[in-house]
Amino acid sequence: MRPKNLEKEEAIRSIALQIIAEEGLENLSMQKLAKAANVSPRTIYIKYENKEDFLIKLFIDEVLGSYEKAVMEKFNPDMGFAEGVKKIWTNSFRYFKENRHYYVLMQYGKSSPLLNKAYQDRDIKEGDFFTPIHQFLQLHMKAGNIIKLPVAAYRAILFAPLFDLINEYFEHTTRPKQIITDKVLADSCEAVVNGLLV
Amino acid sequence: MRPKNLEKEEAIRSIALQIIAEEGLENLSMQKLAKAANVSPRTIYIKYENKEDFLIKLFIDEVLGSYEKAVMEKFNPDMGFAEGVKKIWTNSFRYFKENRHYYVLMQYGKSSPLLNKAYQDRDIKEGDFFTPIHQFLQLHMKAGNIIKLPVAAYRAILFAPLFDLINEYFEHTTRPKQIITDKVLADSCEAVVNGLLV
DNA sequence: CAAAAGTAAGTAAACATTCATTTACTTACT
DNA sequence: AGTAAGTAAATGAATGTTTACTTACTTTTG
Repeated sequence: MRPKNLEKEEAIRSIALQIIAEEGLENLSMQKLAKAANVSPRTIYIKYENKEDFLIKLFIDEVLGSYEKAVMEKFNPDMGFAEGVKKIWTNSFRYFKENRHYYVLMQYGKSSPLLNKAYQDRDIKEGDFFTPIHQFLQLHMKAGNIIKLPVAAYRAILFAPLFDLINEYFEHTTRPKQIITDKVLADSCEAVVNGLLV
Repeated sequence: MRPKNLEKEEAIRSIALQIIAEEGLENLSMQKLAKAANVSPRTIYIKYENKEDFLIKLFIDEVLGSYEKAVMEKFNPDMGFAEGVKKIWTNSFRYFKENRHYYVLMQYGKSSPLLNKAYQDRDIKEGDFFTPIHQFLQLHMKAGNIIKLPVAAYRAILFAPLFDLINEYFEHTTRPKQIITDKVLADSCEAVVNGLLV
């Protein structure tokens, strides 16, 4: 039996991310993708059921999955609060700096109903997607280290600014001066942490 | 001369927002829109040059423009820091609660390259889009009330969590219990403010 | 040679956009 | 007050193109 050519699978996924980042999800077509990945359209349909299936797998496995791995590196739920949050910030920043194309699809996950639904389904089926972070937050809440809020609010306060700053970082890569320096990032992280400490 | 039917123009825009919110920007087609708005496809092309022109105007005029108005209500740059930020939070929350469909296109503005570019162009051409907020932040920075950071970082820390919470609010409207209450919102707002105070 | 991987060349449906025409109203003249 | 000319608004049907997806065939391996 003829074995799968993994290079082709990889090409399909990475070129898709590139098109999405450059032209937007709304301009990604299967034919365009096949042509750009130097593959017949049918090849994509051997690997994925249909466009929806492809996009969901791209989003969940490729982007969310690899981000989760990267963000959890050297993180554990028993860390001190400031230290743990900082670790997540620096892991995330490094990850997206190295994988710029992933960032855009990640953002689409917050707007596109298709991807949003896929994310929620996955979250429900597998328990919380980022379980260690959830534990970490619960732990510090119960220990009385931080003010009492729903976990969703902790996530919003601690990590939403990070994504905004990463976006700002990318927008400045083409301009003469980068304003999102490591120091700005560290200071911002400290600020959101201080806001939650009791 | 036959007068313009403003209801039709309004229908086109509001139905477009509805389709985007329910099916995603990637599933909005001009023909589908025309049919749903009970209008001939040609009618849309009398009012807008092409699809791109339509989407950009929808995003800038309808969504960003009306949000800017709503968020600035009873806000002025001389307000105290905590008070000013709180005003923006409550204005924003009220606005999106009443205009749920606007929220999704707003989010697309952060992912779609087309809308993102339109936003930046507008921002550059007209000076900062939210000038009073910009002034407000500069003022408090110069007065030494808050830690020194680029304005982009203030915006990220102070307002990115708000959008996350609004999203969370919408996701809980269909569930038995709403976790994003006015109290959670107020406490979160206080937390992000406290993080920036010197 | 069995069998899955891969392909080139399709398909019908949906796409953005345009054409030729009709509609609805104002205005200027009776 | 009645009406016909003038005009922008609005349209339904059609344009050629692109879409997601398939069919019928070839290649590449164990």
